[in-house]
Amino acid sequence: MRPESRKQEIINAAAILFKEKGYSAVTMRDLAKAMGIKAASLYNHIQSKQEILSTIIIGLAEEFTIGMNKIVNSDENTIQKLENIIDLHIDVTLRNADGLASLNNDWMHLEENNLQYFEKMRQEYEDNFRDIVKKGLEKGEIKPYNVEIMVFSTLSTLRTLYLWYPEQKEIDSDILKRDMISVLLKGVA
Amino acid sequence: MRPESRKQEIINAAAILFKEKGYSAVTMRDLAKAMGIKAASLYNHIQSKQEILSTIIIGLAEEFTIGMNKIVNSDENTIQKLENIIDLHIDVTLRNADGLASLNNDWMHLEENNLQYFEKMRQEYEDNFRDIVKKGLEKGEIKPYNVEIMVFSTLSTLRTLYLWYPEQKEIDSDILKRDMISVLLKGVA
DNA sequence: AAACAAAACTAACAATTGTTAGTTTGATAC
DNA sequence: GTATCAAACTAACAATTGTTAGTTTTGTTT
Repeated sequence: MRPESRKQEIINAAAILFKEKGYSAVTMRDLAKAMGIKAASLYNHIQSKQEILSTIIIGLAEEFTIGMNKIVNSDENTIQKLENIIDLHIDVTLRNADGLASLNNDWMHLEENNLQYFEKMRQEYEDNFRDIVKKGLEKGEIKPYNVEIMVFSTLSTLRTLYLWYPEQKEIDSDILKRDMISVLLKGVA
Repeated sequence: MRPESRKQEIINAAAILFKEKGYSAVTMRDLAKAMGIKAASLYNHIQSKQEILSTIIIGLAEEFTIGMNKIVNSDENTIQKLENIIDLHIDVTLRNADGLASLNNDWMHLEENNLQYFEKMRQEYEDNFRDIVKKGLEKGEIKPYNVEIMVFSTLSTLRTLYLWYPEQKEIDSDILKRDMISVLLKGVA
């Protein structure tokens, strides 16, 4: 076992509860009950409720930031880049669907420093996405629809994957990727 | 002024706050401050915090239910039906973007009866949507991608319109509809 | 079996929560 | 000017919140 093992168990349990009811509606006593211990015992492992939230969200946001930077700086064409973004979202969703609920719905409850850090990463992510689409449009690799609408509709689908995928267990991950790419990109390319 | 005018002002203010922080994180004192009065004074107009939430959500859910029923029972072809669904979402979003935040993120905080009622309406809405896509597929009016993925990606875009549209004031509502239809449907049709 | 650390516990706190009861204000109708 | 009524107020409540301090239990290493 790693030294952080118990802490990670708490964070995982918290992510599930946050997904079901949202950060504010989950009490430390709720979390403790889910762990089978008393609320005060949680504090042997974590510093605060806030620390749990920021651990969940910032880690995921950094994953997206790193993934997006690799894609932007690659020399592939626009369609391939968009496919890689879809890939990135599916991969992260498969690995941590619960945590993505917090990232999507509870980021505003981060405290000052982490809130700013998060908003900066999200802004840069969206800017990178937009740039890819814009350049694709200039090169004629993409149909001339409104850029904002293309970015928005694609991103909103990818962002809500976490809600949907865990229920679709029969769909293979590779089939998901293929059809998702078709549905999201063939209307655009 | 209508007799419910003051109550409606409170509900509108609440919808804005719920959108920003979520139902659980908004206190009655927050809401009172936004209205420029004391928390206790709110209860001259409303019965409970819960009543505010259910008024916002159930009203919108019923709007969607009525709209969808009209579309399903019409004799238009599949693509036209899907266009009408996009229309419906854009119309409701333009009229009540704030309330849609609660419908999307805070429905689980409805109390027992309204929660069941809401979940039933949402289930039927999704079933109707799926049926339209399935029949379109059988008639060959739609490309043969995975039905669930098509339904999911379209619906998740439409459901998050509320997040995005209020910031895009320069885009005309008719242009939005046209491009949204293009992006969402041309990849599918 | 003695020592140690990890992880649980009990008890309590100060602050905040939704809500109530009863009272005062201010405008409109007579 | 007095009665009326909606809509504000003050004061308080019981419950719940995140968190702390100090103590006991548990399991492993010597």
